[in-house]
Amino acid sequence: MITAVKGTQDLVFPEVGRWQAVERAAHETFARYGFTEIRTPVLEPTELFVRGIGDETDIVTKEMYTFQDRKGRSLTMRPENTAGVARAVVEHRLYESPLHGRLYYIGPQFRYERPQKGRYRQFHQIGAEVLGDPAPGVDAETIAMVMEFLGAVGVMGPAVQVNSVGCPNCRPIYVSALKEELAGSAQHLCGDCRRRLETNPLRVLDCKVPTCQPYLDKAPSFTDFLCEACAEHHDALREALEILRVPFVPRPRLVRGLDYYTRTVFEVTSSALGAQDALLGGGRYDGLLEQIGGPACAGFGWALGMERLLMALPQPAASRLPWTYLAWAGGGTYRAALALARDLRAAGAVVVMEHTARSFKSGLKRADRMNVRYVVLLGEEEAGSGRFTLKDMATGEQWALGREELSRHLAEEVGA
RNA sequence: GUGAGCGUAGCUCAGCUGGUAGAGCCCCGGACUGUGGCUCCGGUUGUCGCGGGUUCAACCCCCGUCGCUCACCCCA
Repeated sequence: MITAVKGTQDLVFPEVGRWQAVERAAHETFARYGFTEIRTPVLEPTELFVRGIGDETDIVTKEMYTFQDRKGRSLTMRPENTAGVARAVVEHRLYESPLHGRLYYIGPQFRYERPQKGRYRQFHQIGAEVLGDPAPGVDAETIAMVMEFLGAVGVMGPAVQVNSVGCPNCRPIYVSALKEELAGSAQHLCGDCRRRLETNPLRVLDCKVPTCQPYLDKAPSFTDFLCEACAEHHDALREALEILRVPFVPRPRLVRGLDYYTRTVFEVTSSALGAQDALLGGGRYDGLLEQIGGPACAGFGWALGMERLLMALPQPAASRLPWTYLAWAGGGTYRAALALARDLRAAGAVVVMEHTARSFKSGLKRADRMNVRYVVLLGEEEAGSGRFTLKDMATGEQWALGREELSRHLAEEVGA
């Protein structure tokens, strides 16, 4: 048997309906903030991610789906969407257009990792990017937007954590102070931390090993090392978040795995998730466009994991679909059924019917299994009288209704 | 890439210290010739993940392999 590729999955109804509802909420919420959708290719030149995300990051060194096309060009299936958006913005000079400064995307992303709960090789992200404005109010407003979205879809227990990772001016000063402080207690740290101390000192702060915590608590706080401009930015962000009524907690230890972040970084976790509890993450990336060959251009964005978002949503109550199953049986009733289905759909009802003869008993059984709320029976009696039998599968009640009443009733149910 | 757990009917699983497979659900039909669910009756479904080894005999023990799941790393 041919099966889906490891870490990928098929989505069918009714699960796919939950995805559609979340996507609808995204389109509606972001539109109210003046964001427009952008759709970029899944396939990008490998170079884009190497230069954008950073050639030493885990994503680039071991998690990319990279291959050569028939002409020998190295292509990569996007592991995230910010670099692709940045590429499109540079390529089409969108940074010159006030209309295209606020973009959002919805789509699949690919990372070659061992799948586990909340992590897949093909996963889906919803993300937003603001280009061309370095002001801290942008950070706050964009965070507020995504929190509004999370509220609209009903995420359980979201918590915003913010931090600043400084800029190319002040970060090196902090990093050396951090290394100096931790060097003394290196022998007490876990193996991973000792390794990270050399390769990526900031990530030591993110260690979850309990025995490391006392030493990490003694580490200096980045907030104390920010340069004047970065400190001002951070203060202004916090003030704006308060005005926008976005609850947040400062988390001086918060760092992120991509190289392009400057100043603001933030994460939203949900208590409803498992070990992979980061629901969304993002931050400011004022140097990214230049990194990939564009002009100096400020940027801020976030991305959220669709699969994780859905796990953090309450399970919908099981209820019957507001659909109608049209059952027909008896001489000449098929033609009448075709015409009735046409009229009911024209009125707005959702109607399914069989095109092969089937007894009422069998039809009712299928309607029940299909989980529809209503069944319309069209037998020889109904064909003669013009009054159709409507049955409510939830209660078992039945009525004899004319075409008009039937249409009105069933169409109303669809919206209800 | 590393570690652990699990692979038996379409699904969820049972199967004792080895003696060549079972339940529930689902599906189909009937009781109920124009009415689903509830009840009762009858029926269909398996290379026990795959390959090898031990044994008179392997779903069970051993080795390998593939797959799934969870966790680590890291991240959405």
